[in-house]
Amino acid sequence: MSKCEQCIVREFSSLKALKKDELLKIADCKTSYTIKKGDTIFSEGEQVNGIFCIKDGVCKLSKLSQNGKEQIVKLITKGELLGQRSMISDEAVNLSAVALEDMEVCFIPKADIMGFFDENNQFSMNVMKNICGDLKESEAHTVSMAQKTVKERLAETLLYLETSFGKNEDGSLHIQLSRDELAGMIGTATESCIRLLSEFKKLNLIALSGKSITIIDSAKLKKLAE
Amino acid sequence: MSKCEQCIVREFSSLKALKKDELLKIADCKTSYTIKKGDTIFSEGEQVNGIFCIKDGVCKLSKLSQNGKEQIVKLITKGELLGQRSMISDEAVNLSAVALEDMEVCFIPKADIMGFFDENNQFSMNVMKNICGDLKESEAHTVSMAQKTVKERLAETLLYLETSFGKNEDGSLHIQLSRDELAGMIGTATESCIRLLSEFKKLNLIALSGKSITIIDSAKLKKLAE
DNA sequence: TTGAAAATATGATATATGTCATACAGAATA
DNA sequence: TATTCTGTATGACATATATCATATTTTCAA
Repeated sequence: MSKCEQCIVREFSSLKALKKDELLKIADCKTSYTIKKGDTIFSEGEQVNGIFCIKDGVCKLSKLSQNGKEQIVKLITKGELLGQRSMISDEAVNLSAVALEDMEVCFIPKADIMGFFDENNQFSMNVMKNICGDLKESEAHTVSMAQKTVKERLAETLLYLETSFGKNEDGSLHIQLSRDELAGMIGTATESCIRLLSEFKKLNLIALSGKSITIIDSAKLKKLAE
Repeated sequence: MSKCEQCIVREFSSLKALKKDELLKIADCKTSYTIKKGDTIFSEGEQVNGIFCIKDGVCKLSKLSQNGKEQIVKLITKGELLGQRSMISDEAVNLSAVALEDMEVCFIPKADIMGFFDENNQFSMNVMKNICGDLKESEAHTVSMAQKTVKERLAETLLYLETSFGKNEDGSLHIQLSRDELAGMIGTATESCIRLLSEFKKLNLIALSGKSITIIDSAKLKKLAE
């Protein structure tokens, strides 16, 4: 079993507030998983009873809307924690998590982490700040959905994907989303998403080659996103 | 100065976890305000440095979108706390708060409440659960904005207003929003909002009389909201 | 390698929604 | 009371977006 003490990604999450003895305790009770691209980590409505610490890879958090379409609410990547909200609220998860790439995650049972909220105020505060950050982001997201056009949201999302998940050596977005998933992020029909991508391509804002997307003119794209 | 100990609304918020001595401490440093309908409590970008405890009345929390339209993110009413997120994140507020009715609020300075996070774990946990609830709600809201039509959102919002803020004796919605504000809640143009209200009226789902709206057929409205 | 299935792309069209213009009603003010 | 102003209402029209149909390309398993 690997040691949490030596795990680098820990430094990027609320867990960085944990002391040596607390980390040893977690290391003892955690379970490490390898998750294949496309695999489901958990589904909307499930009881999860713990949190996942993402060691590597990216997953999508999505919600099925009543009309049957999948809305991607956010993407989570290494160094982040998954399932904090439902653990704290003591509820079933409200989102589904599916791997977009092969992932390495550790699962820490609720029982073994809840105690830290009482014992370690810095940890508690970190988690709280984290969730506050999520809330702020989510509210901004709502406004964007309500007030921006699909075109603006697509431009915004492409830029977000580049800044948050980086580029490959050839300059293309590192993260690979299907057109369907991209449409699910911006909240539109797949065809509309594809059409706008083609339009962006014609305007020389992006280049398309198979699944991969390359941002060519981020300045203009930024202007388009307003 | 009124005593927090005897304040009923306290029971409905995270503050209910505070002990007698803690309440006395708060009562000492709080400031009570009367806020007139239409008055601004704080504006997006301001540093607030404390939280407001809503004793009476309702206010809207909104965000100005880049195209200059006001998006109402949520409504807050008596028994709720205002400004928790920015206090915890130690940031400027990301939303503006404006009274929709005359209000009674108490302001508790940050300095006087932050200590409780360390000393009173139940309080800390309450706040955390609260924010988690807000987050869940906000995520659902995002999905609704992204996937539902304006008509569905209007139906949904009218039902929400009725269940959350009640009716007058004549059956009309107790909360009074202008068409402009209602449009700002559902994220559409004012004219579209007005048009759909007229349509709902023709379908005998609601009755309109001046500003006041009465829900006649909530079952059909619910179906319309899907 | 081949064929089937899935993903991507594009056209045609319907529909929802935004925008602009204008009319009207009610509230506020002189 | 008259007058102005703001909010509400509605029509005409432009535009964005969804939907359905159909190619085309890519992926993947047989």
